[in-house]
Amino acid sequence: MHAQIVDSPPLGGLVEIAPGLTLPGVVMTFDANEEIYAEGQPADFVYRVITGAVRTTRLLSDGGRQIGAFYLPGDVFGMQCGERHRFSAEAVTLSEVALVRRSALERAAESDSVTARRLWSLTSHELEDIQDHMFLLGRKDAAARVGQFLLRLATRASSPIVELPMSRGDIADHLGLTLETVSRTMSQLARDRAIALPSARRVVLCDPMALAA
Amino acid sequence: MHAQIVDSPPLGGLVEIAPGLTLPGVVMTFDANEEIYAEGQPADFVYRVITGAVRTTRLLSDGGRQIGAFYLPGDVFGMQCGERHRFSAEAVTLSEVALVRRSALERAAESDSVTARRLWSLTSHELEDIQDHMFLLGRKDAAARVGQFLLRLATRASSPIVELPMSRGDIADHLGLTLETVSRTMSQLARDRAIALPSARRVVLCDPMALAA
DNA sequence: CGCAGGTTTGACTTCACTCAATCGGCGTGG
DNA sequence: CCACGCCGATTGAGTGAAGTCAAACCTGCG
Repeated sequence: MHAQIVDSPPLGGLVEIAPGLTLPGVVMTFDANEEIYAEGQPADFVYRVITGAVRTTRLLSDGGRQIGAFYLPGDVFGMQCGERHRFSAEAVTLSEVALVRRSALERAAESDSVTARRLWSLTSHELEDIQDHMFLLGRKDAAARVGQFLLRLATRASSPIVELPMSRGDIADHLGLTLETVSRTMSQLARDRAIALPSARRVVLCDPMALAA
Repeated sequence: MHAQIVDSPPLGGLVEIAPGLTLPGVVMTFDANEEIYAEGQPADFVYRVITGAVRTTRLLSDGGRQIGAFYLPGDVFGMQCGERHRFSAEAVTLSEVALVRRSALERAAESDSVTARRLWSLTSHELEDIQDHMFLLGRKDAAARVGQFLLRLATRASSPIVELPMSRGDIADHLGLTLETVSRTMSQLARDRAIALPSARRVVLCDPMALAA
């Protein structure tokens, strides 16, 4: 267990847990692949990525793994409605994460309808993201899935050059493919000049239109 | 356009739009396959199924169709966060649907934190349902998808005998399969004695364990 | 220098898709 | 009452995209 509280001892600091919402909390760092919380654990905290990247995962009956989402700096995660986490969360790379107590958040929402609205909106946007992702999984072929994934990252970074924090296996488990298929598809996209691959973890989007499919 | 307002003229009645939340609204009936609202339209109302069944759909670039979810009596749908609907909604069978104005709902939420919490909870549960569905689409094979779908319907009906309101094509567009594959898979499950098919639209779950996969 | 990790590529298999024919229930009309 | 037609469902044959198994390849690091 290498997680470190870097901000201040026990629970003395203030963190901006959502845009415009600052509450008492703490910042911790997690090593790559370190668990932040486990599926089934009580959901006592809500989290926000400061630096690095986080994935939420669920293990499948057949031994496989599904990655629900990747969270990048600024993203909020772990805000379940129920009492317990429905996924595990792990740091993809060395990451700083802000935590605030769920109870503090709920108290803030009860006393202020604007805050309540903002929290609802966070959940609602996450719902929309997942709906989009669902379509990807339901209907598209490997090239379209990988293409859309890269486009989304580039949009997020506001740059056609994307540094991938996650492995091929992570991408595969997110897109419902195998790591070999992800690798093959990216090689093919590079051959088609839709992207360039200066290195395995660095992607340049040359022809974004070709990726939209 | 065959939609009928059955409850009372323009907007004079009261409907229970969510468990324990009654607001001014109206009940309408829709014929099978009739559109309730279209993707892109302003989301001025929130809906609740009284009788029948509703599907939310989105058309894909390649001409295909994805069904986001089916809604059964008691379910709330159309509660987007944004100003516009992100899906179309259609009646699967002849259905009665209650409507209330979004603005009325939002006013209720602003003035009462318990109501706000309840609405957030609705969105949050829909998120959880979709997350489960995402896993299905991401990893499982045809038998597991169809099996889980039938299990969910049976759980919902609290009965091992399920009357399917939707066609094989609808199921296929929901599970990310083709209608032929859905049909073949159900035939195979029947051959394996996991289910019985007294008729195409009626399914009896003989061995629920075998469906869990 | 060699090892370890992730990545790429190759050969083969398999599952689901496509195209196409047939079946079956149900309502309509003779 | 039966024949017909329609629409959804089923079944079959052949194809193709992605999965599986396995080997080779970087690249950073001890």
